[in-house]
Parts: sequence; structure tokens; C-alpha cells
Amino acid sequence: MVTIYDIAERAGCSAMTVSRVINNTGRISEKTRQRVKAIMAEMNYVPNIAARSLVLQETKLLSLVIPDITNPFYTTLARGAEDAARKFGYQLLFSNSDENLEKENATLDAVISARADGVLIAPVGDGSAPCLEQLKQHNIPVVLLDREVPGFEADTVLGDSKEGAKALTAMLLAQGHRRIAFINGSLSTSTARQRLLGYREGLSSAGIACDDAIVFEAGFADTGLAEIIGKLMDLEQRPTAVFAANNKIALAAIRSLHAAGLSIPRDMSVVCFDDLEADYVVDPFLTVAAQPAYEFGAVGVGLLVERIKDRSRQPRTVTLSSALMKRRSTAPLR
Amino acid sequence: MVTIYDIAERAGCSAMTVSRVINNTGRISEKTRQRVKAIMAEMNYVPNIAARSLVLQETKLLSLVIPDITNPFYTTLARGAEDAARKFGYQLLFSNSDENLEKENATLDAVISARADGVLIAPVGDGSAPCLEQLKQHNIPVVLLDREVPGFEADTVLGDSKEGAKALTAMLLAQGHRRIAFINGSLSTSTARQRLLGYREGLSSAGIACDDAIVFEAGFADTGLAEIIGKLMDLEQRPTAVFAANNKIALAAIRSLHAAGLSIPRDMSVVCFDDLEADYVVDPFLTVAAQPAYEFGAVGVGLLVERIKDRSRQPRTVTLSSALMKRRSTAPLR
DNA sequence: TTGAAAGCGCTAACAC
DNA sequence: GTGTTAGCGCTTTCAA
Repeated sequence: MVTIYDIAERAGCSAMTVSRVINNTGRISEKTRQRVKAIMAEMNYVPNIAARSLVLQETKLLSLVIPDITNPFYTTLARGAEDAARKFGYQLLFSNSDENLEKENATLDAVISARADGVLIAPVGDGSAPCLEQLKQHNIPVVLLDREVPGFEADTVLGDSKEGAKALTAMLLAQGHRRIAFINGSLSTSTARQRLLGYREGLSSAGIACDDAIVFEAGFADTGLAEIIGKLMDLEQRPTAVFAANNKIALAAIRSLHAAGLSIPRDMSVVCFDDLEADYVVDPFLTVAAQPAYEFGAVGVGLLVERIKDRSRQPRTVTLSSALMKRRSTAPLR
Repeated sequence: MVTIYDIAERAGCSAMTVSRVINNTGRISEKTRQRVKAIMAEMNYVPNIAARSLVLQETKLLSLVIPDITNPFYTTLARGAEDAARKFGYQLLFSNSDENLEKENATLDAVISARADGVLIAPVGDGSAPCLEQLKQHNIPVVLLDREVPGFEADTVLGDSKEGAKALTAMLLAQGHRRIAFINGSLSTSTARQRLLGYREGLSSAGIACDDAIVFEAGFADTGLAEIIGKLMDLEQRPTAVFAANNKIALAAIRSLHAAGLSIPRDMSVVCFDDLEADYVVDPFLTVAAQPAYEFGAVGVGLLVERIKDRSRQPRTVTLSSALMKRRSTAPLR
């Protein structure tokens, strides 16, 4: 491995001078600078980050922890995070938590060990608080993505879950739907709670009572969707629309609905949060509240980098609004 | 920051003893081990990887470089890589190259600097050779994913592009299609070349001449699809089927075809490589040669880890076969 | 403008 | 079983 000492020797100067050239610090004669630079290029020198980290106490590593990269929302978020990280000179350490507290915990231990300069995380849920506290204890800045954690204060990038849910609900109401089932993600996430709130408010502002018999909790990891849809179908007063908390749930619901012989939107309208990547959809079908996934990542990295520089700054929450995309999974009630 | 010295002091032993406890090396009395462990837990000790890296010359970091995480094939590949990396005790450093040689280059510099123990890369194309050589020069093991690079020898995970393309072509022929357009990705990738080969062989084994007027190169980054489709439409003998080299191209082609007022498969059959994530598709439509994307990542990490342990081993190429999924984007020619 | 010394936190090699 | 020493490659501090 080529070190600054090898460069120094060849250049006839000290390692310190080479270090100065690399970092553009101190005053160095142009002549020396050129010579050192030439030799570095010639010898194919690349600085050793581990060594630098050890003395500088920074790694230029940011950790991104998301439930599942396979989910298009997080995919695009990751893209935004990577682009922004690169722009700020950071690299991204990447892990999936699978909506699983233990995995998340293990990941965060690894992150602490790797001494990442900061963590971007879409936490599994309220149960993530202890992990997150650990990070704080180790003085590692955290930015929360998409989900808040009660009792844990940090910079946060949030969607307008409540408003979005209200808008989606209002749209269905406008189409004449009166019985709208709600299939939520895990209530241990702030996002699920906010969406439920928005749904309720949407209903009540139209003077409609919320019927708990058609409100379900599926968990974001899509558990028992078939069962839930089964229950739905057996209801005396079957709903005419389904509001799914995210697109994974919506798609699973649609599959179950299809399996039960229903056609969408003829027999049932369906809406949800999060759009699918336009490039990879044959023909956009779902009516959604589209969240700016890319910005979640990009803004998150921005906040994190600021926070790394200034740890005393007041935590901020950035709320990104969603756009209602009305498509073919919804239809006016006949 | 808590160091092994802090632990040692409190435990009344030397730093070396603490190090031994952490790494489970050497012989240590059970009593000492317990005491040290207790104190580590109590003080919330986490080893500093940078320091360890510096002496061990290994970082337990693997770099994953792919063209675009937004592409479902790479998303799932990344998932497989992450799961496998975790299993082997590595973390994943993650970057997108955007099918862009310069970005790829910049990324690889960062990787060298970070002293990743190995690199998994789906290279931009044949032009990646110099970058890759640099990695080799720095003694960083490389595993090629999805694409070979002529003149660069390395462990490689490949799909059966040629066979898959032949199968897809054969299927279209069996449906009666005789004029099958081929829209390829960048010919500077081995994958594109192999797929073209498979297409040609498929045709010729049915005794059909390949008409270069209906073979196009779009670049995997989807350039000028509309234009290509335009040309296609203007052809005197319009093709009855389109073979797209990957799903991004296929979807773009379909959009253009739709825009031109064609219906699929009625007016045109469409096939391609790579399936979409089943969880996130309302209703699978595309007839594809589905590649086991997850295995690409998982197998790749396996090869890389082996290679890191034994650098003298003969490079291996693992070929993963694809599965023909016949769906509704294709129909027998009337 | 440049250099020498010390130390970041850890482990390999050797001593006891 | 345990400790001492040295050094991984770099930068900070202080001196010249």
C-alpha cells in the first residue's frame, strides 16, 4: 500500500508536506505542491480513510436504514439519499431492517461500530426509541425519515400523512362512497396513526361516522391481507371502497379482491399512499397520494449534514406534501 | 469515546486482555472474561472499526455498485447482496453509477479510499475495464455482476442471456411471429451482445433471416425509445412483435406504442428480460425471461467473500438461468 | 514554507 | 493467562 511516507520519500519532503498537499491546508510552495501531486498520481496514491478517521474522528460514512429496499418508495428515497450524500462527500452504508426491531438493533450496533458520522433511518416504529437513544448516547446524529418516534427528538422528514389521507378520503366521498374500509399499517408507526386520523377527519367533516368494523391493521409487512379481505367480504354492509395505508397493502388487497372475484373499480374502489415508479409501470392504475420519495432521501441527507456540523441546532421537521393522483382504481359510485 | 483502555483500567487488566475478550482469541480465565464483558456492557463499549481496520488491513466493508437502484432488477439484487453480506459479517457500501463511466470511476475511487474489502459491480460496460484494473492494482477483489468485461478476469455472476433470448424468440416464433424487432441495450455490455446473439440464433434455427433494419440499440438508460418506435411504425413491413433487452426498455417501448395508438398484444406482442417485483405489480402483464435477481446479489457476495479469503483461487463464473414467464403482452399471430 | 514528535484505538508478536 | 511494545497511516501541535 502506498502511504504518504512513500510519496514523501520520493518527493524529498516530509509526510506532513504531503498531507498538506492532499488536504489543501497550510502554506506550500507551488513548486512543492506540483511535485508532490505528480508523484501521487504516478504512484497511484489513495488516502487511507481508516487512518484519517482514526485521528479526525469522522468517517464520511452515512448509514441509511430502511425497512425494505424492495419497496419502491424506499428505493427512490435511497436514490435521493445516495445522490445527496455523494454531493456532500459522504458514502452510504446501507441496510434493510425488514420492519423488524431486532434486525434494526443489530444494524444500529454495526453502525455504531463503523462510526458512521450520522444515521438516516425510517424506524420500524415506536419500539425503535431505545435503539435510537443508544445512537444519541454514542453522539451519532440521527435523522428520522417518514416516521416519528414519540419521545425521541431529532431532525425529521415527514410526509403529510394526515392531510394526504384526508384528501384521499374526500375524493372517495366526492365520488359517492360512504362505506370506506381502511386497511392500516402497523399502529406502532406514527405514519399509520396519522393516516388513520386523516381518514377519520375526512369522514367526520362529511358528517359520516367512522365504523371500527371496517378499520383494520395489517402491519406494513402485509400480514393476513387475505384474511382481512375475507372479513370485509362477509360484512353485511360491504364497503364500496378500500383505503390502504400504503401501496404494498393496496396491491395485496387487490390481489385478494381479484381472487374473490371482484373487479376494480367496478365492484370496489381502491386508493393508497405512495406511487409506483413511473418507469416501471405498464399503465398507472392506482389512485394514490404520491409522496416525493426522492426528496425524503435528499432532504434527509441535507438535514443530517447540517446536524453533523452543528449539533446544538434546534431539531427541525420538514414536511413534504403529497399529490393526489386520480387514476383508474377508483370510480364514482353508481 | 470509550476505548479498550478505559475498560482495561476499570477491569484492572491490560488493554490486550480486553482485546482478547472482544475477539475471543488467546486463552483467558473465565473469571476475567466475565468481568471484562460486564464492564464493556456497563460502559456501553463499542469497538472502533477504523482503528481495527488500520491494523488488520480489513474494513469488513463491501462495495456494491449498480447502474440504478430504481431498476427493480438491481433493487432485488441489492437485497440479496445485503442479506448475504450481513450473514458474512460485512456491511454494504452503496452507489449508483447511472450507466455513466465517469460516475462509476468516481465511485471506485471512493471505494479504494474507503478500503472496502471487495467490490460487487454491475459495470457500465466494456469501458469499465480501466477502472476495474485500478481496483485490481489496489488489490481489491472484484466480482462482476450481470455483465462481463472483455479482458478483465474476475469472479462473475451471469444470467443466461443467450439462452433466455433464444427461448423468448422461440416462443414468439411458436406463436407465429416472423418479423420480430429487437431493441437492445448498449452494445458495450456483454449482456446486450449475448441477448442479440440469442435472438439471432433463435431466428436462424427457425430458418429465418435476421433483418438488421429491425434491430436497434437503445442504451440501457432508455434513450430515444420514442424515435425507435417511430421508425418501427414507419417500416413497410411492420414487425408484429418487439423483443426488448430489458424491462425498462420494454415499458418505454410500450408507452410509445400506446401513444401511437397500438394495443398490446393485439397489434404488437412485447417480450423482454427481467421480471418486475411481484409484490408491486397490480397484474403481471409482461411476458419475460425472469432472472433470479436476488441470487445475483447473494451468489455474488458469496464469491466475493471466498475470493477475499483466497486470492489465488481460479476465478469462477456462475451462470443463473432465467425462467420464461408467458403472460398477456404476447399473443399468437392471427 | 517545512518538519519532528506524538497520538488516534486497536492488535500481532513476543515476553513472562 | 496476561502484559509490554511497537506500529498500522494519518493529522495536530509545536518548533524551526
